[in-house]
Amino acid sequence: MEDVAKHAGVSRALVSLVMRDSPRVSEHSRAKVLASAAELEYRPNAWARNLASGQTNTIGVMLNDLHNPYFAGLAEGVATTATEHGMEVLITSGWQREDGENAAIETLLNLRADGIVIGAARFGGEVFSVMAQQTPTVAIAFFDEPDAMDTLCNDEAYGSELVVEHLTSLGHTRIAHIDAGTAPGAPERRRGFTDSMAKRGLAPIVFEGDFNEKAAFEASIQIMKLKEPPTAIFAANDLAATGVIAHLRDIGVSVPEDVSVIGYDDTVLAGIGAISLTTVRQPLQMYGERAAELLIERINGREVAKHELIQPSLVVRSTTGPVPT
Amino acid sequence: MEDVAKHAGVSRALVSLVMRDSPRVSEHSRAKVLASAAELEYRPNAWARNLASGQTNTIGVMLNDLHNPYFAGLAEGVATTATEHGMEVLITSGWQREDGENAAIETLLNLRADGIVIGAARFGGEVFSVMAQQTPTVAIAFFDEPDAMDTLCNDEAYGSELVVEHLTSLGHTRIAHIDAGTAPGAPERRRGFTDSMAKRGLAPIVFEGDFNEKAAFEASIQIMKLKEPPTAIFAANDLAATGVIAHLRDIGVSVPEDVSVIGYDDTVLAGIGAISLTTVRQPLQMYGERAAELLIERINGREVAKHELIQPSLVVRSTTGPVPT
DNA sequence: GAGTCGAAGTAGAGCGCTCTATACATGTGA
DNA sequence: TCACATGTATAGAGCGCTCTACTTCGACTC
Repeated sequence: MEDVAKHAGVSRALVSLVMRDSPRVSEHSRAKVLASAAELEYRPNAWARNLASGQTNTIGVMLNDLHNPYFAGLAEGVATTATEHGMEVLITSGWQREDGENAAIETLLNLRADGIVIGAARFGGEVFSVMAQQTPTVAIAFFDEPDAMDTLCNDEAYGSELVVEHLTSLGHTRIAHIDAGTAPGAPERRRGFTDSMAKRGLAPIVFEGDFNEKAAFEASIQIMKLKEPPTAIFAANDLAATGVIAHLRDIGVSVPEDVSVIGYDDTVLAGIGAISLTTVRQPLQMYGERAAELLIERINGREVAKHELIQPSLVVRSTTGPVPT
Repeated sequence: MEDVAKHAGVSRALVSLVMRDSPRVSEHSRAKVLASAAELEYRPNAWARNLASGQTNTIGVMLNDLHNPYFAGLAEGVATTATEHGMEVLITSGWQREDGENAAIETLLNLRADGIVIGAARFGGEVFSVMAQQTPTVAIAFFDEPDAMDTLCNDEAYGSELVVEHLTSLGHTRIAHIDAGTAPGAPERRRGFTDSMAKRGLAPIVFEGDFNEKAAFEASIQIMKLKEPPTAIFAANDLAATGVIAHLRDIGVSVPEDVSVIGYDDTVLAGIGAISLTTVRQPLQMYGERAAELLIERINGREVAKHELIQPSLVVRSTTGPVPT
């Protein structure tokens, strides 16, 4: 910076102002400084800048697992809004391990990011409360409602209602749900399902599974062994739905002629022509955008935590159809 | 830090040493300092630390598109090796847009990351050379061999050979390849295919496509309209393969009984039971690990660029079978 | 012509650390 | 007993910026 200042024949302070796009600089000096900076290949040092200014202009995003396409949309949403507000986004991942998740948060905390978005953390724990105290934080798909941080959740009751509504309108009455135990969102999704069924006087069938293919495959085996197997299966998520489909194909049951299958999340997977899964769409991008907005509100001084529910929508593709006669 | 020092009754310098795990501290003082730090919830400020030390202990990873599962393994590999060496990993994404990619690199550069990994950048351009001059850089799937940076590429010739070898051993002779134009790696993959075919005295059939479902679907339409359609289709990647499968299903051609289909990359997609795609596996995790190693070599002073080829392997699943009689 | 004002630029302290040089015990061998 | 290691701890100068307070100067008012 010193060099640029000398080269342009001005003070360091002026260079600083130019680099920050301050309006308090004459066009003439601005041009001079910019030219010198370009010539010397000067690039402001983010560390020094943040240290001096006490803020980092950065939103940290901690994703539990980069492999899960669920998270990509989320991060992209954060990036969109952050960019609009002139902030940068830095991503870390927990790689599905607890120590990884802690380390990732630790990194973000040491970085003194202005705000942190936590994408569906699997582990939570102590670090969380520490974090939220030190830095504005919004957690996604975190169904507790801690005072310390904002949360953004899928409206599971509504999502399940959409599923049941769709299936019953097709004439289905025997509907099974493969859940995901205690994974984030799963209990709420299950409750939504049983409630929606009960509301219509139908008996909910629930089997235990997980947010993956294998568990759903196993559950599907159990389900199809029932004396009166259901005519529709509502899987925990899209990946689980593919497990169900794989099993049904193996035993020669056709989808959707014999059994309808429905997923959740509308990940890339569901959209693939070779699968073409009916599913419930979570507007992930919007999650990310909203998370960034909440964060910015917080950075600007909001004190009290907000907890918002986001409404999913149904995407009908080719794995659901009318109940067989 | 000042506070911790006072609280523990030592100097700031000693606190600094303790926080950096220096061996030059007595057990007694270490314990005292650590206790004070914990009590005051002290957490070293990464910005100040990096500014003062002139290094960041951070590897930056720029991924062109977080949505592509291809990249997740890559980042994970980098993270694994980085962690072993006590370094942190920060990820940015270009979101498939050129300005996004530039901004992401800019961020990493301003951050003064000790090294940068570029995952299959779509755009390249000037920023690249600037970057490699300022910071150790390794580019993945970047088939130019610039002096300034290390590169790590898939051995496309070998991968294509694996495909042709597998298909011909099943008796196929009419094999079509749907390529991905000039996208990174695509020209090499295409050349590998035509070479391997030519070596066996077979005529390569090549149709233009892209690394996505839609383009492959279209190409598949053209291919199946041929007077003598091929008995096997080698798609540009897994996603493209699903496009082909979707089309074949639409026109009532069964896979692999009538036509064999083979993908590339072995992404999650390929492994899904409902698809179960034969494909060529790129050891993405290993790519990431190797990239981090190269970077660390560079950080430790290696001057001359290395360009390495990594060998893929064949994963046989259920979309390839013997040629129909 | 004195006073005021705003725009443009500058000086210099300070952000929270690290790192070099140095101080100070204590132990060791001649 | 002294010189010299050895192991610990400290002082204080930066690292490359930002930010507050201040200066300068020309334009404008009355």
